[in-house]
Amino acid sequence: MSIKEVPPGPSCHTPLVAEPLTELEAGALAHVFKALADPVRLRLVSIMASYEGGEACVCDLTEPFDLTQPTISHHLKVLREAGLVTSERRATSVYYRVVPEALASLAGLLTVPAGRQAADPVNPVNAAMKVVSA
Amino acid sequence: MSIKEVPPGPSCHTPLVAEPLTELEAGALAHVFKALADPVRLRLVSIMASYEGGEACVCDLTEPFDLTQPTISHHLKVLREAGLVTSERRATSVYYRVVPEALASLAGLLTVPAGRQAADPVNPVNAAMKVVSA
DNA sequence: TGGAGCTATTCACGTCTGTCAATATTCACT
DNA sequence: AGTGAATATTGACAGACGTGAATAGCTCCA
Repeated sequence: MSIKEVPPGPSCHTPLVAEPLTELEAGALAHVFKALADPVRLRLVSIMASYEGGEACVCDLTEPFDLTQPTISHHLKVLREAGLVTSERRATSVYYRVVPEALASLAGLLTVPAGRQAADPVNPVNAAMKVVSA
Repeated sequence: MSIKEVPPGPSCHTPLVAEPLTELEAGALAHVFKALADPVRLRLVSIMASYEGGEACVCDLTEPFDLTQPTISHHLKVLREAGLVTSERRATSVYYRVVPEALASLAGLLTVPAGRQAADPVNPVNAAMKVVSA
């Protein structure tokens, strides 16, 4: 689903919590969040981001998992089509790296406007864990 | 899946892109992202957040959709169990509101450490749209 | 207590998704 | 050209997910 035909939209500078999303916007955003909504893909992103140089080849990304190479390749494709990572072929290997702008966009979207902002979101991972256990 | 038994973890102050996630952390985070990975639920969050007082009752949340009330109730349950929204019964109506800390946690998680940060993530929604169309 | 309005739960069903096995594709090196 | 290594694609299948119909639960009011 390429969303190229989506109009500019009335939501300029409008985070998720400030104005209702249109159906088109919601669909596009859901597509991106869906790419992150999988344990394997989340780990793939974190692994390639924490690799030296911020990139890792498919063999590096396959090794940490008890999954077949085609399965990892499938997950990488999902991340790539969501615009969250890019790939570059170098010799026989293909190297993947995250797209910081994509993550920053999502982060900005989730950021609550001043006044409703919560205090001290110091530890994102553990905070999210608490969220889950609530 | 209650993740109460998840240990503190080695990931203190560690955003997604700085250190590989453990399987447990990835599973917990995926659970939260999965709650956001649906157009209807994204719109529900944005609608209740943009309502006056930052809260909306189920009837307000059902009206904008061509979906049945049980379906909306199901989506609200998913958001609630993910810790993204809270509900409060007041008379016969139940009012939902977003949990800013939860969104802030996810935003912090997606924020790339200084140095890799992209410039000018000004328009989160449109930027995310571009991401999708890439 | 009974009824009406609002919300949640259960059950059933079609679709989507994650996974693997098998195979195809791309590239480097003889 | 041909071979081997690395990655991508295809096809198939079980399980998860979104949805609606029917029903249950809760709260107020008469």
